[in-house]
Amino acid sequence: MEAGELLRANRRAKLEALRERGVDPYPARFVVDGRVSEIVARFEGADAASLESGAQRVRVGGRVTAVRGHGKAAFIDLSDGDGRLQAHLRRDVLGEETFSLLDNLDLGDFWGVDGVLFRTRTHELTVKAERLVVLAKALAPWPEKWHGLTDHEQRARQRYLDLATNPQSRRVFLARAAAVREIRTFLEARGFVEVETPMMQPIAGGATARPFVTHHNTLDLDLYLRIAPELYLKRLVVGGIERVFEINRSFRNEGISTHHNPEFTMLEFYWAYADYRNLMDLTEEMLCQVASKVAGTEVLPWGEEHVNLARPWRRLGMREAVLAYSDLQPENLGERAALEAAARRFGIADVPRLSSGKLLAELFEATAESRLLDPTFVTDFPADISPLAKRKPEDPELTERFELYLGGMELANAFSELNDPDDQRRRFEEQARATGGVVDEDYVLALEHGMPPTAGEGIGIDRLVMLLTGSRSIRDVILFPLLRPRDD
RNA sequence: GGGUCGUUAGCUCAGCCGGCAGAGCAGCGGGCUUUUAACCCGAAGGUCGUGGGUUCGAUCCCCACACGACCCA
Repeated sequence: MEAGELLRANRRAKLEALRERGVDPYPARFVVDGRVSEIVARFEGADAASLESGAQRVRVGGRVTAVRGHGKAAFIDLSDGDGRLQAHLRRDVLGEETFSLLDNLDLGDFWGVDGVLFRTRTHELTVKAERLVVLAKALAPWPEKWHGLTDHEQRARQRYLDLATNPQSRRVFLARAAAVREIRTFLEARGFVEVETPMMQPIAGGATARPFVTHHNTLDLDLYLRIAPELYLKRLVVGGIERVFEINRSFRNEGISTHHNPEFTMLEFYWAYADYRNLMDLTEEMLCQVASKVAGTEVLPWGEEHVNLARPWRRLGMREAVLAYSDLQPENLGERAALEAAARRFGIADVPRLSSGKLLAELFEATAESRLLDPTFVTDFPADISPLAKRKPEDPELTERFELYLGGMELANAFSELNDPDDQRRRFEEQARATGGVVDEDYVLALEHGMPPTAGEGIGIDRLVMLLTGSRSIRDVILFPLLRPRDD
């Protein structure tokens, strides 16, 4: 028998030993007086003398994370993930029979005790167990107690082990929950209504990305997992929900990297009677509030450096950003031929096929994106890569759009929404010619019924959580990131 | 897409110039009634990611593949 199997066999033998003694290793219930951390908090201030006189009884259960045997006595640590409480097991208190249950205890099991609280000579709050009960036997061996799991892959594949043994991982996912909660609080305080819109869509619109395809059998209909909720949320604005948001998953059938997971969580919100400038102000306010509440600071550690959210955030045209972060000159960004030459210099693929706006955007990504550490609103996006954004009145080749960059990554994308149905149809048609999509007539029809002037924004929640927790990979902030299946 | 690095016991990690595979934790046996990374004694535990190649001999060198981490575009 190999080592791993032997460890399992040992545990299974203990399980059988319990059953032979008439002990159910998976009892249906064990009523507790509270979670371990609640009990620890409740008696935090109680000193040894008051516990001595009070005879305070508690019933508590938890995962056994350490056992320290002393012959006719032992200490076991019970953990609830947030905290631990030790129990003192004494043979003379429990009796020979109950005390011998310890022989069948393994790290990772859930056990419960019932007893009286006291403080040891090192003043640690401890339960003197008068009952000892197995609550759930663990049959698989647990990782080592000092380091937990370190291998990134295994941490993601067996997230439960990561969460249970690495406090930092637990902090990341609790911070994630807190961030989402803060965003909801912030938006609801401003009258935004949370909705859910289709994840399966007959036309995958609202962004440019390859979609996942699925099929509805009864309707015999191909459907796409949404790449963005945008076009449905704007239909709701047409319907009179003038402040609306959704926090949920979108799906893009593209590469996986430290900044990309095929399914990811996005906040999208739409705000009638606002424009993209209002969105910049709101975004500053929202993200600063979330950072203060969740991370406790607006200066966030980011690798060797920091991302400083101090307001006001920089606002920079896309063109200006390229000029600022490369040796390119204004004339290199002018005529088509010059632009193509510049793009080739930076190793951009398929140069002749790309529109001039796309070339500029590619140059931006190649030169400036990774260097934008502190928050920067990049504005003045070309109209030909912004088919859903309103044109700038003073320059119809540009749009009222920005993307927010920080920590060298894109965090948000926002614009004054295009609400002219005729212009929208033309832009869809241009896009269809260029990239082979279809015109979403149903959406244009909605616009034909009239959408008020509206601003809308999408914020990548996973990347926001990366920033708030100092995580350099999106896989560290997604509980179960997509991984290649392992065949073993 | 290109490059660099990693994969050794259940877990965390060593392993020098190619010559019998090492430790801590966990597990197993024994001891110990206030310990807390408990401690003390003892005996175990390995397809060195997978497949090829070079060599008298490969965890180690070469090639390919798988999975992962990081960097670049």
